Amino acid sequence: MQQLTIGEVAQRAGLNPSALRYYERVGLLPRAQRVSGQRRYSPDILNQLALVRMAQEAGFTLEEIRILVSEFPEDTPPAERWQELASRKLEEVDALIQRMQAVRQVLQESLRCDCLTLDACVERGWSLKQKVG
Amino acid sequence: MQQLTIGEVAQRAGLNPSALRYYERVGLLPRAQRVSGQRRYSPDILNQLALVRMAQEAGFTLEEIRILVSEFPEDTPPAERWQELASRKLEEVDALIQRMQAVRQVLQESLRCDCLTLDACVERGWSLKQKVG
DNA sequence: CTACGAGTTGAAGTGCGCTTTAAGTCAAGG
DNA sequence: CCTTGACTTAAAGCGCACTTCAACTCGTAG
Repeated sequence: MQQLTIGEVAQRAGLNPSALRYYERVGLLPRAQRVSGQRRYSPDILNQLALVRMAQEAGFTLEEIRILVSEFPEDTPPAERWQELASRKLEEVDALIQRMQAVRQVLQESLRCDCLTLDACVERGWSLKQKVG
Repeated sequence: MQQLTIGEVAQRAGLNPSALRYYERVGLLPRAQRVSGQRRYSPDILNQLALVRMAQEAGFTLEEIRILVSEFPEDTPPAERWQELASRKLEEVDALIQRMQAVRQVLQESLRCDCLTLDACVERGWSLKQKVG
């Protein structure tokens, strides 16, 4: 078999069929081919979905992912548009990683000293160094 | 001046007053002292809020933050409860950082080779290595 | 005394990412 | 035929993190 039904895709991707329909509705996935009204997917969809999930887990919204994976086609310049989007995203990801590492430090610090309150850690120099506004 | 009004706190923290009221409602912040009905905050609140924001930016829900910063007081053992919560969170943060770094790699790779589609990168070995279900 | 600005409350509204529901279609099997 | 099970749609619902709204209360300044 070459073409998968929505149920098969959903199961293999660990999603509900409703999520796949939703992705199609919002334009994250292109409109799937229909066979007597029912969606049929090529197995490639699983790669797409793995990527979507990974981006999602990294904090991208579906809209951002949509732009990243599908808003570049014959728009204007092909590679350039992609380059711009991807490198902008790269910066965002780096910033996020930095932020997470700061959090990691706070947590670790809160374990090392046995501060009972996070406030205590905060007061030991951990709050306003990270920007507040 | 020692005590801040909700508006002052909100402005300094870069939040809306409504967010502060909301935080109080859901128990993320303790009930603030009132002066003829109006909330008055000690400047310490700014540290609390900086911490909340940092945790939030790292992907914690308000409920998780609430537990982290306020559910340990005279519960049962003080330091122990904290230790458990914090070290569990530490693991989650580490996992998230890992995931983000994977995304970072995908993005970077997509810039290096000039693959026009993320699918191309995915097909070059980047999809199913990350778990799919 | 009145008007103003900043605060108060409870309740409803918003956007995201889905899920659930209701009502219907379709192909295959008994 | 008729049922079964997986699918279809549009529309409503849900949890989170707030925001907005309506109706109200304060303290202060003119």
